Amino acid sequence: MVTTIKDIAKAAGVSITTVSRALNGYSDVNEKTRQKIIEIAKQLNYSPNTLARGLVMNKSKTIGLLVSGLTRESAKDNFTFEILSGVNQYVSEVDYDMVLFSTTSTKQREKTYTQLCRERRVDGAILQGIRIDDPYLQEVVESDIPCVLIDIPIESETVGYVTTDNVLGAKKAVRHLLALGHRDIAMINGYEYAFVSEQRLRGFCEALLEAEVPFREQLVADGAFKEEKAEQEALRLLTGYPEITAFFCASDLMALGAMKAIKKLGKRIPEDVAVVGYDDIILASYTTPPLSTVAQNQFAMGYEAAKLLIEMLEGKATSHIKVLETELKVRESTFKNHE
Amino acid sequence: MVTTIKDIAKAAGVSITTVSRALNGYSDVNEKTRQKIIEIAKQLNYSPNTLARGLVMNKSKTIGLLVSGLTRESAKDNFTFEILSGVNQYVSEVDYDMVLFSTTSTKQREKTYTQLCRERRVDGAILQGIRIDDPYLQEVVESDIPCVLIDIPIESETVGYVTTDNVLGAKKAVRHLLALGHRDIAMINGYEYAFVSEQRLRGFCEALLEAEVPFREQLVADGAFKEEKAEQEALRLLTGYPEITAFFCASDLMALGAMKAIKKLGKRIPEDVAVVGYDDIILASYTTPPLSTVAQNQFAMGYEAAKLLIEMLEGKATSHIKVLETELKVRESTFKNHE
DNA sequence: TTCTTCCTCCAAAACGTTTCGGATTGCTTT
DNA sequence: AAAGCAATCCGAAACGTTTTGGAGGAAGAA
Repeated sequence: MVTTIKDIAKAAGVSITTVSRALNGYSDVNEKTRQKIIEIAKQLNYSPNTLARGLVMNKSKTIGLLVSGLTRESAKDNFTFEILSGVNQYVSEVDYDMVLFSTTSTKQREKTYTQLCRERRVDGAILQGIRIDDPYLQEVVESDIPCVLIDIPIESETVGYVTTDNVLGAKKAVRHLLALGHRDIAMINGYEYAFVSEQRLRGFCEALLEAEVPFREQLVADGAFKEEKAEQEALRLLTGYPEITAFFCASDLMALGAMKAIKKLGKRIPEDVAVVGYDDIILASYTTPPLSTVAQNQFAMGYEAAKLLIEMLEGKATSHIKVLETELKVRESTFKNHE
Repeated sequence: MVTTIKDIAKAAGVSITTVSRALNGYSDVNEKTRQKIIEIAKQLNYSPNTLARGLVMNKSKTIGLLVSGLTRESAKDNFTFEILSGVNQYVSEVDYDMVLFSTTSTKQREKTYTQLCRERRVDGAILQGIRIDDPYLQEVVESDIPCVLIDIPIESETVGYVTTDNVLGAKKAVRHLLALGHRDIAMINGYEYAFVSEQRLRGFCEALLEAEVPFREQLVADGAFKEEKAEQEALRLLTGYPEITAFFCASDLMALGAMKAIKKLGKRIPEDVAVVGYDDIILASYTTPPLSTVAQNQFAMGYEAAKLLIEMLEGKATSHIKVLETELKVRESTFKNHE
């Protein structure tokens, strides 16, 4: 039915050893025999059985992409999808495979990440969207499964990470607002269980410090990375502190919420209140007005994560850390160009 | 290092056969021995080697998701992502795995789908986004690899498909426009290599026929499922046929293009020209004005596709065809509610 | 001639499972 | 006492590869 190496051996009149070595490019097989074997393999429409190969070599040339909460709703921000595309891109360039593990909270109780990885024999894993207080994060990091984390700065023998410079990214955004003359700037941050939240807050503070604008803690709200929550918080801030003329939001989704709140209060964007977000999701350029934001190239993050992981697997990684650039995209939510 | 069934056997003082059968719930092992074995397995932190299992059982409990052209740009419409999420959802419910194959045109030349599938030992595949003139579609369908197609109506012993009723979907959209009094309705269709294009065009015609509005072929343009192309075509149509008061677009992305064109000509939506799209992508509810569209539940399509495939694999599929519902979502691009 | 060396090739073990075809024991029937 | 049966267990083969440690010759060196 399905051709194996054995069939080729029989047809070519050689041993299976020779077939294996011929097909894998070893030098101890005569070039003429090799050609014959390759020819026969092609004729018989042979494709190697990766299961068998993986079994004996003890590696599968497969990496796992572990994302958390891949539900119907999460499709809204395509962060995960872009990461995935990037991972997929590199992985297919180097002839690896990617299998997707999505862990819902119920699922986690049954099987731990490490179990998942070991069972499916992935050589390594990329983790995305895991909260820093996730008990399983600890587990993976402590296991000996090579992995790279996205936006979580943990490093060890087997663990690396890729991230962007979130402090600088936030700084760029806030400097932009300051340059436009804003002094009363509020921030809607994500929940504290994300590394990026902490970093972006720091960037926010540092930028204010640079400009010698006092930092007021009461102008920082927790929007939990949710559109609705951010809207509520923005509403609260705007009514409580009417002097606010600008919002820096730690995600575009939250910026959308803030914009809704601003509009609800009958204020104009950006004339009365300016808004800048973070992520540059697709929606950002389609809102009215289009949203200024700090763009991070998530596709590249996925690509680099996969690259780093596979380099680690093959022992040629020089560093376990990769930090990517961000770019401030100025649109009309902060600055109206009349021309 | 890593525990195998053999270690358990040694620790429990039984044969590996017994361990295997105990762990797999066979009845010919004493309940006390089984408990002991399970206990030991847990203690030793055992997880079965799916490679070895797959090798001997000749199936991997893995399905492949074949998408075409998963590039950085395609992340814009999250169709693929939603399908993927749906597939992933079902697959993890029944303890299968999903591996993603994204085929770019260059990649296809090296390895055919069947080779990919056979090599990676997937039990079956789901194909999404493949054009009907793709030579490899033929190949997969003719191979004996079980697969289900998304939006391509081919059926055989090993092939099934899931789709929505695109004729009806289009009809709903056009009937809506007709009910609003529109008579000069243009259509921007996708390229002809998609099954859905043909279907949606038919729905368009049938709806007109019902209302006894003559069908004018020159009002149908090819937008190639691209935003820019659709914009150009809309521009051309609007200037050439100023009597047009409504557009039916075969995708939301193209509807976005049409809306741009309409705005460029200084016309208002929906007062001067109404627009209805297809897909209900996330952007649709965020445009100004929000876009009326025919929603198809892509998550459900993915979910059902995976379900169908796995039922086929396990021999319990009664039908190879699944047709899902669509829903017309009326928003302000067709009808402004003044209240 | 005898010893090396190089080039080709191969038999067999190993990877971790599942499964087939018994084997053993103790009990019940005849 | 012999035979039959149910319950419980196990040895060994099989799945399709890779790899180890050589074997067999031919050619060159001493």
